[in-house]
Amino acid sequence: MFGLIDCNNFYVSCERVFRPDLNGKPVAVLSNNDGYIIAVSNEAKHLGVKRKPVFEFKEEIEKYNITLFSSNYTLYGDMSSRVMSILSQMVQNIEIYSIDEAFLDFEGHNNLETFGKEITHTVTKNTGIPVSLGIASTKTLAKIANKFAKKHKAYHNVCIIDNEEKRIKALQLTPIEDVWGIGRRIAKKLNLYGVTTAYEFTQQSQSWVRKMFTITGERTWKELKGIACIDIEEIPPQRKQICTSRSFGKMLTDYDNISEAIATHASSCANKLRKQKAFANSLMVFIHTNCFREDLPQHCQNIVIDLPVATNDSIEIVHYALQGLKHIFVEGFQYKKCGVIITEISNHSQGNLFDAVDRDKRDTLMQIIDKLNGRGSVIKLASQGNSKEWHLKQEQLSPRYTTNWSDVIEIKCR
DNA sequence: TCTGGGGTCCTAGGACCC
DNA sequence: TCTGGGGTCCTAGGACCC
Repeated sequence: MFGLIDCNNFYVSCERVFRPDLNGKPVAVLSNNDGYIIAVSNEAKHLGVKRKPVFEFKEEIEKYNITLFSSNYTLYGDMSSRVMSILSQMVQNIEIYSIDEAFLDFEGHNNLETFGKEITHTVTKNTGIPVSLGIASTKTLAKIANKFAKKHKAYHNVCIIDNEEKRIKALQLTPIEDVWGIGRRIAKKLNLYGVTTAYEFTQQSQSWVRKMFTITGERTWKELKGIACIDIEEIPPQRKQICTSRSFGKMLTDYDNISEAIATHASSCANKLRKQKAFANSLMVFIHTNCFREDLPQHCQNIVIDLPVATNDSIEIVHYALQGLKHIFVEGFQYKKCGVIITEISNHSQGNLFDAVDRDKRDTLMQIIDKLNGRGSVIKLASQGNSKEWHLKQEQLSPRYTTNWSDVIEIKCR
Protein backbone atom coordinates (compact mmCIF):
# COMPACT_ATOMS: atom_id res chain seq x y z
CA MET A 1 0.00 0.00 0.00
CA PHE A 2 1.04 3.58 -0.71
CA GLY A 3 0.48 6.62 1.44
CA LEU A 4 0.45 10.24 0.40
CA ILE A 5 0.95 12.72 3.18
CA ASP A 6 0.37 16.35 2.41
CA CYS A 7 0.67 19.44 4.60
CA ASN A 8 -2.55 21.43 4.74
CA ASN A 9 -2.22 24.90 3.16
CA PHE A 10 1.50 24.50 3.75
CA TYR A 11 2.83 28.04 3.33
CA VAL A 12 -0.03 29.48 5.38
CA SER A 13 0.50 26.85 8.08
CA CYS A 14 4.23 27.71 8.28
CA GLU A 15 3.40 31.36 8.86
CA ARG A 16 0.82 30.44 11.48
CA VAL A 17 3.22 28.32 13.51
CA PHE A 18 4.92 31.59 14.48
CA ARG A 19 1.77 33.69 14.42
CA PRO A 20 -0.78 31.59 16.32
CA ASP A 21 -2.98 34.68 16.57
CA LEU A 22 -3.82 34.02 12.90
CA ASN A 23 -5.37 30.61 13.51
CA GLY A 24 -8.97 30.68 12.37
CA LYS A 25 -8.42 33.92 10.46
CA PRO A 26 -8.14 34.39 6.68
CA VAL A 27 -4.50 34.37 5.49
CA ALA A 28 -2.85 34.25 2.06
CA VAL A 29 0.74 33.93 0.87
CA LEU A 30 1.99 35.81 -2.20
CA SER A 31 4.35 34.85 -5.02
CA ASN A 32 7.72 36.42 -5.61
CA ASN A 33 7.17 40.11 -6.29
CA ASP A 34 3.91 39.95 -4.31
CA GLY A 35 1.92 39.77 -7.53
CA TYR A 36 0.10 36.50 -7.25
CA ILE A 37 -1.70 34.58 -4.51
CA ILE A 38 -0.10 31.14 -4.25
CA ALA A 39 -1.47 29.78 -0.96
CA VAL A 40 -4.80 30.41 0.74
CA SER A 41 -6.10 29.44 4.18
CA ASN A 42 -9.47 27.67 4.38
CA GLU A 43 -11.04 30.78 5.87
CA ALA A 44 -9.85 32.89 2.91
CA LYS A 45 -11.00 30.17 0.50
CA HIS A 46 -14.49 30.45 1.94
CA LEU A 47 -14.40 34.18 1.23
CA GLY A 48 -13.79 33.37 -2.42
CA VAL A 49 -10.03 33.99 -2.57
CA LYS A 50 -8.22 31.84 -5.14
CA ARG A 51 -4.76 31.34 -6.57
CA LYS A 52 -4.86 34.30 -8.94
CA PRO A 53 -3.33 37.79 -9.25
CA VAL A 54 -3.74 39.69 -5.97
CA PHE A 55 -5.36 42.73 -7.53
CA GLU A 56 -8.41 40.65 -8.42
CA PHE A 57 -9.17 40.29 -4.68
CA LYS A 58 -8.36 43.79 -3.53
CA GLU A 59 -11.88 44.29 -2.26
CA GLU A 60 -12.08 41.07 -0.24
CA ILE A 61 -8.64 41.65 1.25
CA GLU A 62 -9.66 45.02 2.60
CA LYS A 63 -13.19 44.14 3.57
CA TYR A 64 -12.35 40.99 5.52
CA ASN A 65 -8.93 42.11 6.68
CA ILE A 66 -7.10 39.17 5.12
CA THR A 67 -3.50 38.91 6.31
CA LEU A 68 -0.98 38.69 3.46
CA PHE A 69 2.58 37.37 3.53
CA SER A 70 5.31 37.59 0.89
CA SER A 71 6.68 34.11 0.31
CA ASN A 72 9.47 33.20 2.70
CA TYR A 73 11.06 30.15 1.11
CA THR A 74 13.83 30.01 3.68
CA LEU A 75 11.20 29.42 6.36
CA TYR A 76 9.12 26.98 4.29
CA GLY A 77 12.17 24.98 3.23
CA ASP A 78 13.29 24.59 6.80
CA MET A 79 9.82 23.61 8.06
CA SER A 80 9.58 21.12 5.21
CA SER A 81 12.78 19.36 6.20
CA ARG A 82 11.51 19.07 9.77
CA VAL A 83 8.34 17.37 8.55
CA MET A 84 10.26 15.06 6.22
CA SER A 85 12.75 14.07 8.85
CA ILE A 86 9.95 12.97 11.22
CA LEU A 87 8.36 10.93 8.42
CA SER A 88 11.67 9.26 7.59
CA GLN A 89 11.94 8.14 11.19
CA MET A 90 8.48 6.57 11.18
CA VAL A 91 8.42 4.83 7.79
CA GLN A 92 11.19 2.86 6.12
CA ASN A 93 10.76 4.11 2.57
CA ILE A 94 9.71 7.63 1.75
CA GLU A 95 9.75 9.65 -1.43
CA ILE A 96 9.84 13.40 -0.90
CA TYR A 97 7.63 14.49 -3.74
CA SER A 98 7.49 18.24 -3.21
CA ILE A 99 8.09 20.82 -0.52
CA ASP A 100 4.87 19.77 1.25
CA GLU A 101 4.18 16.21 0.10
CA ALA A 102 5.70 12.78 0.50
CA PHE A 103 4.76 9.28 -0.63
CA LEU A 104 5.15 6.62 2.05
CA ASP A 105 5.66 2.92 1.47
CA PHE A 106 3.38 0.92 3.78
CA GLU A 107 4.51 -2.48 2.54
CA GLY A 108 4.35 -4.92 5.43
CA HIS A 109 2.43 -2.66 7.81
CA ASN A 110 -0.90 -3.80 9.26
CA ASN A 111 -3.53 -1.75 10.91
CA LEU A 112 -2.90 1.25 8.72
CA GLU A 113 -5.71 3.20 10.31
CA THR A 114 -3.96 3.34 13.70
CA PHE A 115 -0.50 3.76 12.23
CA GLY A 116 -1.70 6.50 9.88
CA LYS A 117 -3.23 8.46 12.72
CA GLU A 118 -0.06 8.07 14.73
CA ILE A 119 1.92 9.56 11.84
CA THR A 120 -0.30 12.59 11.31
CA HIS A 121 -0.53 13.21 15.03
CA THR A 122 3.24 13.06 15.54
CA VAL A 123 4.03 15.42 12.65
CA THR A 124 1.53 18.01 13.83
CA LYS A 125 2.57 17.74 17.46
CA ASN A 126 6.28 18.12 16.69
CA THR A 127 6.17 20.78 13.98
CA GLY A 128 2.85 22.60 14.37
CA ILE A 129 1.95 21.81 10.76
CA PRO A 130 -1.41 20.09 10.18
CA VAL A 131 -1.23 17.21 7.67
CA SER A 132 -3.54 14.79 5.86
CA LEU A 133 -2.82 11.22 4.82
CA GLY A 134 -4.36 9.17 2.02
CA ILE A 135 -3.67 5.44 1.73
CA ALA A 136 -4.45 3.15 -1.21
CA SER A 137 -3.02 0.47 -3.49
CA THR A 138 -1.56 2.93 -6.04
CA LYS A 139 -0.05 6.40 -5.83
CA THR A 140 -2.83 7.91 -7.93
CA LEU A 141 -5.51 6.43 -5.65
CA ALA A 142 -3.56 7.53 -2.56
CA LYS A 143 -3.71 11.07 -3.93
CA ILE A 144 -7.48 10.77 -4.21
CA ALA A 145 -7.75 9.32 -0.69
CA ASN A 146 -5.71 12.28 0.53
CA LYS A 147 -8.24 14.73 -0.93
CA PHE A 148 -11.01 13.01 1.00
CA ALA A 149 -8.95 13.05 4.20
CA LYS A 150 -8.47 16.77 3.79
CA LYS A 151 -12.02 17.59 2.82
CA HIS A 152 -14.09 15.64 5.32
CA LYS A 153 -13.51 16.12 9.02
CA ALA A 154 -14.99 12.71 9.85
CA TYR A 155 -11.83 11.02 8.54
CA HIS A 156 -9.70 12.70 11.21
CA ASN A 157 -6.95 13.38 8.64
CA VAL A 158 -6.56 9.78 7.43
CA CYS A 159 -8.53 8.20 4.60
CA ILE A 160 -7.92 4.65 3.39
CA ILE A 161 -9.17 3.10 0.15
CA ASP A 162 -8.69 -0.62 0.75
CA ASN A 163 -11.51 -2.39 -1.05
CA GLU A 164 -13.36 -2.30 -4.38
CA GLU A 165 -16.45 -0.72 -2.92
CA LYS A 166 -14.52 2.22 -1.48
CA ARG A 167 -12.46 2.58 -4.65
CA ILE A 168 -15.51 2.81 -6.91
CA LYS A 169 -17.31 5.16 -4.55
CA ALA A 170 -14.26 7.44 -4.36
CA LEU A 171 -13.84 7.48 -8.14
CA GLN A 172 -17.51 8.29 -8.64
CA LEU A 173 -17.18 11.27 -6.32
CA THR A 174 -13.96 12.55 -7.92
CA PRO A 175 -14.23 14.99 -10.84
CA ILE A 176 -11.85 13.95 -13.62
CA GLU A 177 -9.90 17.20 -13.41
CA ASP A 178 -8.97 16.40 -9.79
CA VAL A 179 -7.07 13.26 -10.79
CA TRP A 180 -3.27 13.38 -10.52
CA GLY A 181 -1.94 13.43 -14.09
CA ILE A 182 -5.11 14.89 -15.63
CA GLY A 183 -4.65 18.60 -16.18
CA ARG A 184 -6.95 21.30 -17.49
CA ARG A 185 -6.49 20.47 -21.15
CA ILE A 186 -7.03 16.74 -20.93
CA ALA A 187 -10.01 17.21 -18.60
CA LYS A 188 -11.61 19.50 -21.15
CA LYS A 189 -11.03 16.99 -23.93
CA LEU A 190 -12.50 14.20 -21.80
CA ASN A 191 -15.53 16.35 -21.00
CA LEU A 192 -16.19 16.62 -24.72
CA TYR A 193 -16.51 12.84 -24.79
CA GLY A 194 -18.88 12.90 -21.84
CA VAL A 195 -16.32 11.80 -19.27
CA THR A 196 -16.66 13.95 -16.14
CA THR A 197 -15.66 11.69 -13.24
CA ALA A 198 -12.68 9.49 -12.51
CA TYR A 199 -15.03 6.50 -12.52
CA GLU A 200 -16.28 7.23 -16.03
CA PHE A 201 -12.68 7.49 -17.20
CA THR A 202 -11.92 3.99 -15.89
CA GLN A 203 -14.96 2.67 -17.82
CA GLN A 204 -13.41 3.64 -21.18
CA SER A 205 -11.48 1.02 -23.12
CA GLN A 206 -7.74 0.83 -22.62
CA SER A 207 -7.04 1.14 -26.35
CA TRP A 208 -9.14 4.29 -26.66
CA VAL A 209 -7.36 5.89 -23.69
CA ARG A 210 -3.99 4.93 -25.14
CA LYS A 211 -4.87 6.33 -28.56
CA MET A 212 -6.24 9.61 -27.23
CA PHE A 213 -3.93 10.35 -24.31
CA THR A 214 -0.73 8.40 -25.02
CA ILE A 215 1.05 6.21 -22.53
CA THR A 216 0.83 8.77 -19.71
CA GLY A 217 -2.97 8.76 -19.90
CA GLU A 218 -2.98 4.97 -20.04
CA ARG A 219 -0.84 4.81 -16.92
CA THR A 220 -3.27 7.02 -15.00
CA TRP A 221 -6.15 4.83 -16.22
CA LYS A 222 -4.41 1.71 -14.87
CA GLU A 223 -3.51 3.32 -11.57
CA LEU A 224 -7.14 4.35 -11.03
CA LYS A 225 -8.16 0.74 -11.59
CA GLY A 226 -5.78 -0.29 -8.80
CA ILE A 227 -2.88 -1.52 -10.96
CA ALA A 228 0.24 0.12 -9.56
CA CYS A 229 2.48 1.49 -12.33
CA ILE A 230 4.36 4.20 -10.45
CA ASP A 231 6.74 3.14 -7.72
CA ILE A 232 8.20 4.95 -4.73
CA GLU A 233 11.43 6.69 -5.73
CA GLU A 234 13.47 6.91 -2.59
CA ILE A 235 16.56 8.39 -4.15
CA PRO A 236 15.65 11.49 -6.08
CA PRO A 237 16.81 11.08 -9.68
CA GLN A 238 19.61 13.35 -10.70
CA ARG A 239 18.19 16.57 -12.12
CA LYS A 240 18.33 16.87 -15.87
CA GLN A 241 18.01 20.61 -15.76
CA ILE A 242 18.75 23.29 -13.22
CA CYS A 243 17.16 26.67 -13.54
CA THR A 244 17.15 29.94 -11.65
CA SER A 245 15.04 32.79 -12.90
CA ARG A 246 13.06 35.68 -11.47
CA SER A 247 10.86 38.49 -12.55
CA PHE A 248 12.27 41.85 -11.57
CA GLY A 249 10.54 44.01 -8.97
CA LYS A 250 10.14 46.60 -11.72
CA MET A 251 10.91 46.80 -15.41
CA LEU A 252 14.58 47.32 -16.28
CA THR A 253 16.24 48.81 -19.33
CA ASP A 254 19.78 49.06 -18.07
CA TYR A 255 22.33 46.41 -19.04
CA ASP A 256 24.27 46.68 -15.78
CA ASN A 257 21.24 45.90 -13.61
CA ILE A 258 20.28 42.91 -15.70
CA SER A 259 23.82 41.60 -15.75
CA GLU A 260 23.83 41.65 -11.93
CA ALA A 261 20.68 39.54 -11.94
CA ILE A 262 22.15 37.10 -14.49
CA ALA A 263 25.36 36.82 -12.47
CA THR A 264 23.35 36.06 -9.33
CA HIS A 265 21.18 33.46 -11.09
CA ALA A 266 24.22 31.83 -12.70
CA SER A 267 25.95 31.66 -9.35
CA SER A 268 22.86 30.10 -7.79
CA CYS A 269 22.80 27.47 -10.55
CA ALA A 270 26.45 26.69 -9.83
CA ASN A 271 25.58 26.25 -6.14
CA LYS A 272 22.79 23.84 -6.98
CA LEU A 273 25.16 21.90 -9.24
CA ARG A 274 27.79 21.57 -6.52
CA LYS A 275 25.14 20.43 -4.06
CA GLN A 276 24.33 17.46 -6.25
CA LYS A 277 27.99 17.01 -7.18
CA ALA A 278 27.29 17.54 -10.85
CA PHE A 279 28.78 19.56 -13.70
CA ALA A 280 27.32 21.73 -16.44
CA ASN A 281 28.14 21.03 -20.07
CA SER A 282 26.07 23.84 -21.44
CA LEU A 283 23.86 26.62 -20.22
CA MET A 284 21.12 28.85 -21.52
CA VAL A 285 20.56 32.51 -20.72
CA PHE A 286 17.23 34.18 -21.42
CA ILE A 287 15.66 37.62 -21.09
CA HIS A 288 12.01 38.62 -21.52
CA THR A 289 10.04 41.79 -21.65
CA ASN A 290 6.65 41.70 -19.92
CA CYS A 291 4.41 39.71 -22.25
CA PHE A 292 1.27 40.91 -20.44
CA ARG A 293 1.93 44.44 -21.60
CA GLU A 294 0.62 44.36 -25.12
CA ASP A 295 1.12 48.11 -25.41
CA LEU A 296 4.92 47.80 -25.14
CA PRO A 297 7.40 46.43 -27.68
CA GLN A 298 8.30 42.83 -26.85
CA HIS A 299 11.66 41.12 -26.90
CA CYS A 300 12.23 37.54 -25.79
CA GLN A 301 15.53 35.94 -26.54
CA ASN A 302 17.64 33.06 -25.39
CA ILE A 303 21.06 31.71 -26.20
CA VAL A 304 22.69 28.37 -25.50
CA ILE A 305 26.37 28.29 -24.70
CA ASP A 306 28.43 25.11 -24.76
CA LEU A 307 31.12 25.08 -22.10
CA PRO A 308 34.60 23.98 -23.15
CA VAL A 309 35.01 21.86 -20.00
CA ALA A 310 32.15 20.60 -17.83
CA THR A 311 32.20 22.70 -14.68
CA ASN A 312 30.38 23.68 -11.50
CA ASP A 313 32.66 26.61 -10.76
CA SER A 314 30.67 29.76 -10.00
CA ILE A 315 33.27 32.08 -11.49
CA GLU A 316 33.30 30.23 -14.78
CA ILE A 317 29.55 29.73 -15.04
CA VAL A 318 28.93 33.40 -14.29
CA HIS A 319 31.52 34.36 -16.88
CA TYR A 320 29.87 32.36 -19.67
CA ALA A 321 26.36 33.42 -18.66
CA LEU A 322 27.38 37.08 -18.91
CA GLN A 323 28.95 36.40 -22.28
CA GLY A 324 25.58 35.02 -23.37
CA LEU A 325 23.72 38.02 -22.04
CA LYS A 326 25.93 40.35 -24.09
CA HIS A 327 24.79 38.54 -27.23
CA ILE A 328 21.07 38.73 -26.59
CA PHE A 329 20.62 42.03 -24.76
CA VAL A 330 19.16 44.74 -26.96
CA GLU A 331 19.06 48.36 -25.83
CA GLY A 332 15.67 50.06 -25.71
CA PHE A 333 13.41 47.35 -24.30
CA GLN A 334 11.86 47.24 -20.84
CA TYR A 335 12.83 43.86 -19.46
CA LYS A 336 10.81 42.07 -16.81
CA LYS A 337 12.43 38.69 -16.32
CA CYS A 338 15.68 36.86 -16.89
CA GLY A 339 17.20 33.55 -15.96
CA VAL A 340 19.90 30.93 -16.39
CA ILE A 341 19.20 27.27 -17.17
CA ILE A 342 21.83 24.56 -16.99
CA THR A 343 20.71 22.42 -19.89
CA GLU A 344 23.21 19.58 -19.93
CA ILE A 345 24.37 18.00 -16.72
CA SER A 346 26.92 15.26 -16.14
CA ASN A 347 28.39 13.52 -13.10
CA HIS A 348 31.99 14.14 -13.90
CA SER A 349 34.19 16.64 -15.57
CA GLN A 350 36.59 15.48 -18.20
CA GLY A 351 39.72 17.58 -18.50
CA ASN A 352 40.73 19.35 -21.65
CA LEU A 353 44.33 19.58 -22.82
CA PHE A 354 43.99 23.27 -23.54
CA ASP A 355 42.24 24.09 -20.31
CA ALA A 356 43.67 27.30 -18.88
CA VAL A 357 41.88 27.06 -15.54
CA ASP A 358 43.60 25.54 -12.50
CA ARG A 359 40.69 23.24 -11.56
CA ASP A 360 42.11 21.96 -8.27
CA LYS A 361 42.67 25.43 -6.93
CA ARG A 362 39.20 26.57 -8.01
CA ASP A 363 37.66 23.48 -6.50
CA THR A 364 39.17 24.28 -3.13
CA LEU A 365 38.03 27.88 -3.43
CA MET A 366 34.43 26.79 -4.13
CA GLN A 367 34.49 24.41 -1.18
CA ILE A 368 35.59 27.20 1.10
CA ILE A 369 32.92 29.54 -0.24
CA ASP A 370 30.21 26.87 0.20
CA LYS A 371 31.33 26.20 3.73
CA LEU A 372 31.33 29.87 4.68
CA ASN A 373 28.03 30.53 2.98
CA GLY A 374 26.18 27.71 4.69
CA ARG A 375 22.51 28.54 4.42
CA GLY A 376 22.76 32.28 4.11
CA SER A 377 24.80 34.14 1.56
CA VAL A 378 27.97 35.71 2.91
CA ILE A 379 30.29 35.70 -0.06
CA LYS A 380 29.33 36.62 -3.58
CA LEU A 381 31.10 37.51 -6.77
CA ALA A 382 31.73 41.13 -7.69
CA SER A 383 29.63 40.76 -10.85
CA GLN A 384 26.57 40.01 -8.73
CA GLY A 385 26.74 43.63 -7.69
CA ASN A 386 25.04 45.51 -4.92
CA SER A 387 22.33 47.45 -6.66
CA LYS A 388 18.91 46.36 -5.53
CA GLU A 389 17.33 47.44 -8.81
CA TRP A 390 16.37 43.97 -9.96
CA HIS A 391 15.41 42.58 -6.58
CA LEU A 392 12.02 41.16 -5.72
CA LYS A 393 9.23 43.12 -4.24
CA GLN A 394 8.59 41.53 -0.82
CA GLU A 395 6.66 44.00 1.23
CA GLN A 396 5.00 41.55 3.61
CA LEU A 397 7.94 39.27 4.40
CA SER A 398 7.82 37.39 7.69
CA PRO A 399 11.02 36.90 9.74
CA ARG A 400 13.22 33.85 9.15
CA TYR A 401 12.17 32.43 12.50
CA THR A 402 14.04 29.16 12.18
CA THR A 403 17.20 30.02 10.25
CA ASN A 404 18.31 33.42 11.42
CA TRP A 405 19.49 34.05 14.97
CA SER A 406 18.15 37.55 15.13
CA ASP A 407 14.69 36.36 14.01
CA VAL A 408 14.28 33.56 16.54
CA ILE A 409 11.20 34.27 18.62
CA GLU A 410 11.54 35.07 22.31
CA ILE A 411 9.23 33.55 24.85
CA LYS A 412 8.58 35.67 27.89
CA CYS A 413 7.66 33.98 31.16
CA ARG A 414 5.80 35.89 33.77
C1' DT B 1 -0.45 49.93 -11.73
C1' DC B 2 -0.20 44.76 -10.14
C1' DT B 3 0.13 38.59 -13.51
C1' DG B 4 5.48 32.78 -9.64
C1' DG B 5 9.25 29.64 -10.15
C1' DG B 6 11.17 25.16 -10.87
C1' DG B 7 10.76 20.91 -12.69
C1' DT B 8 9.33 16.41 -15.78
C1' DC B 9 7.80 13.63 -19.75
C1' DC B 10 5.94 12.82 -24.43
C1' DT B 11 5.24 13.69 -29.31
C1' DA B 12 5.66 15.61 -33.82
C1' DG B 13 8.39 17.11 -37.28
C1' DG B 14 12.66 18.30 -39.57
C1' DA B 15 17.44 17.14 -40.75
C1' DC B 16 20.36 13.80 -41.95
C1' DC B 17 22.10 9.18 -43.07
C1' DC B 18 22.31 4.80 -45.63
C1' DT C 1 2.50 9.79 -63.94
C1' DC C 2 5.76 9.37 -60.62
C1' DT C 3 8.69 10.78 -56.75
C1' DG C 4 11.73 4.43 -51.16
C1' DG C 5 11.94 3.18 -46.58
C1' DG C 6 13.77 3.01 -42.33
C1' DG C 7 16.57 4.62 -38.75
C1' DT C 8 18.54 8.25 -35.44
C1' DC C 9 19.03 12.62 -33.40
C1' DC C 10 17.56 17.08 -32.18
C1' DT C 11 14.31 20.74 -31.07
C1' DA C 12 10.07 22.97 -30.17
C1' DG C 13 5.94 22.74 -28.18
C1' DG C 14 2.41 20.87 -25.40
C1' DA C 15 0.98 18.74 -21.41
C1' DC C 16 1.50 17.77 -16.61
C1' DC C 17 3.12 18.38 -11.48
C1' DC C 18 3.91 21.23 -7.02
